[in-house]
Amino acid sequence: MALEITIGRLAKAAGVNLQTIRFYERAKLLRSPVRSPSGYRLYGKEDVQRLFFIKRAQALGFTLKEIAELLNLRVTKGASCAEVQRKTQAKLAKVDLKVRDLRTMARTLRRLLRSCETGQPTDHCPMLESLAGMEKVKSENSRIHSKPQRASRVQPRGKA
Amino acid sequence: MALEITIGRLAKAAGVNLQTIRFYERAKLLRSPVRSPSGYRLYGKEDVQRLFFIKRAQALGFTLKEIAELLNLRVTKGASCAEVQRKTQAKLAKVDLKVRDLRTMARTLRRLLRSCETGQPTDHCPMLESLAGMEKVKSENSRIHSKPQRASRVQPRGKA
DNA sequence: CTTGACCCTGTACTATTGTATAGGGTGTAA
DNA sequence: TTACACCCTATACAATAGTACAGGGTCAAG
Repeated sequence: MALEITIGRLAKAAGVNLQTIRFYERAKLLRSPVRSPSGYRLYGKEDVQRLFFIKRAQALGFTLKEIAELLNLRVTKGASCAEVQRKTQAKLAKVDLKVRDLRTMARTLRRLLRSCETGQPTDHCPMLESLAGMEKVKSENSRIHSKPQRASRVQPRGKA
Repeated sequence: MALEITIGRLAKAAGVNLQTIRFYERAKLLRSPVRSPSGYRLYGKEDVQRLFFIKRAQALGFTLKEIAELLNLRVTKGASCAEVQRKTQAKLAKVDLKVRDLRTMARTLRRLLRSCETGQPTDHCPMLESLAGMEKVKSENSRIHSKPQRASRVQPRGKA
């Protein structure tokens, strides 16, 4: 029932390097698979799924460590439920933030496409406004604005 | 009008290491800033925006190279418009894909939260189904299913 | 005119995430 | 039984993305 494919097949199926699979095993991202009598690793289809998940999660900006955390989220009957809930909520918050940022980015790209069609030259960099102008940024900006003397004073001295 | 802050201030404003800024300059992610008479780098607020953009884009899984491409997307009156359009569309497709994947992930996390509330133990790993079960995966999976003989043959031999 | 906070260049070190290679065993088919 | 594709471990190498450190200037304050 386990379907039992060897490492080479798994690598090909998931489109990753064979060494990468062994690397993930050492990194605890993949479980240590059962072995054939001669010591060959034997994988099931859950391992294929895991590999695909890892690849896509990486493309979404998660580190291997975060991915391991995601994969370990589960309710093990009773006990740690509150803990799992807390972790899950934290992950969800990050995911939602990423979605918001990406949607902002997508909007900017679509606007750029339109200004391309209408032939309007974009003098400034379109992406800059995209993710840069948020509360956090603004507050930092105003902090800079508040004491520019330090920087300005650099010039008046005139040595060159 | 350029606001002119020094590298230390920029680093603090954007929450990055000072060395990172010089690294980004070498990597062409930040322009070479104007210099004070004594050779100090002087930045404007666009640089703060750029740094913020870089940080967020990184969190979304873009490499520095991709981020440079994103930042260079713009319509320079006339000429390369078709080129820009093509690149922009390609980026947009990637962004949209990421959004879809993240939404799937979010849905899975919310389902996990619910099963946490109802106290239903999740025996299997919930995230696995999340991004793993897509067309691409399915086709790969069926390819594995189609010739399992090779893998099965490993066992019958029985040496141990 | 010295002190302390800041800046410069250049080079070296680090962490993360893989890849490659050496040296050797396994398994089936000609 | 030899060839060939595949597997094993261990170790070394590499790319990306920083970080740190050495050795030395700049500048406002005391």
